[in-house]
Amino acid sequence: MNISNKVLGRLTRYRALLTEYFPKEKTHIFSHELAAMMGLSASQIRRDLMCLGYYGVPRYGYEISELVKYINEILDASKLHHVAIVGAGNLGRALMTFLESRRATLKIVAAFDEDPSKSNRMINGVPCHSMDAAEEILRREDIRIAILCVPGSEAQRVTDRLVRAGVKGIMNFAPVPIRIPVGVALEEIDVTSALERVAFFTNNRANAPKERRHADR
Amino acid sequence: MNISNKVLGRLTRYRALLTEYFPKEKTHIFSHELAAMMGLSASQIRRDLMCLGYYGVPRYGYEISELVKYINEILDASKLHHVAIVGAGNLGRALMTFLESRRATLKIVAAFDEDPSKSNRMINGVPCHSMDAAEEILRREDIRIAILCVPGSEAQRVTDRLVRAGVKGIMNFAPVPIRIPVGVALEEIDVTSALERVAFFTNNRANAPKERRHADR
DNA sequence: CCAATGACGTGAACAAATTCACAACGTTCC
DNA sequence: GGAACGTTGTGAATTTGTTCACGTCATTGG
Repeated sequence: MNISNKVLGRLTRYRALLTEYFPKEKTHIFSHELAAMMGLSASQIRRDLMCLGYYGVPRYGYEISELVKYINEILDASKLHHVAIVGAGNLGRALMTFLESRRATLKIVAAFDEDPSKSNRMINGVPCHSMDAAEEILRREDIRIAILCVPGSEAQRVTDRLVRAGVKGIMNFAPVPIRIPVGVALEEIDVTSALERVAFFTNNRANAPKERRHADR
Repeated sequence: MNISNKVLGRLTRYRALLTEYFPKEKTHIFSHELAAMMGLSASQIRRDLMCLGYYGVPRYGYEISELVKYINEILDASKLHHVAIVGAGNLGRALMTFLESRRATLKIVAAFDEDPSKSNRMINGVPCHSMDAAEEILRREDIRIAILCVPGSEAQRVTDRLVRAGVKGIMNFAPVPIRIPVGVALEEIDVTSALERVAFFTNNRANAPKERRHADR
């Protein structure tokens, strides 16, 4: 079966919840319990888990350690990915520490910035280089994933450089959409847009929808 | 017509693109031009714009200033929203400057943190208070929107406090889902999950989909 | 003035995502 | 051992989102 982006996103969150924020003594979980924690419907949980090839048992639920194992397998969590942060402004630097040791398989190994005062030194434990060195270091360190935290006006230009240097996945925090060739994965995180959506539903006129939760029956 | 979240998100991005990253001398734009910039199909752009009640003219396209005016109207951009950042760690502090003056109608007026060394002083131009003062200040400053940047273990507890204090919209950066009562808007931004999705498609096995682009015919 | 153009608006088709509803089946209890 | 229970897995229905395809219309050029 083909796993959609949306399912993928939820699977990663199930895993995070189960491995990091779930009482260690519990060994099993029901779809409706996970649903309650995630704010989703139980049937959606079950649908998502169907993709894994792991099956729960009625009246017992899903064995947590097995579940995590199967999710890891789908996500191919054995591979270590080298990640670069491009743009060491406030946001870039914050992400260095935020992402530090969050996932063992995602390791931030370099940062780049055009500002000379930021390059050629460690920042938050990450070696920061000049943009000029980007191509060489991306290849040398085998970096395939980049987190883009440059100003909107630079975003497309920098993206093109990264792609030429062999980057295969980009998470874009710049407030403009970027274009990428097919074969490169893209995740756009537009914080301003998200905040505006929240503000919209906060207006009296609109009665906020969002993340419904449902009992199974 | 009811505007869906997805459409809403795209509208905010159209506006950002048109007002901030588009040559000032151009007064009109075609659906296919906007589509190319956004990485979407032209027909989707036209569908989205249908919601606005503003109509372009064939062969001329859409008048940019009008378009922006109508989007503003839908988003009710006249209202000023006070926003609080909860959790003044690296990420919270970065968002203070990142969101500074990005949208005139979204103003960060306060921050809160449990760490006493961070409270009762200005950080990045934002007055930062102790969490104990949250309820009082949220009401006094009429803050209805909060950006949650606390550790996952604190997220739900802090959320409950915010909601009790009258917050109507939350943008959650904590790496766990939070539950909110109906009537409160929620936007979850899970950076780790997004990065994992990118990593997934960067693996050789999967051939990355994402943001297709299409000509109209 | 009229035909050709090329973009718009939109009904209809299509696709994706979610929910419903229920059969199947371990488990528990009597 | 057998009936009752409660949860799973999944086909079908529904809802939501996207694309197609074409009629319409303002403009341009002959």
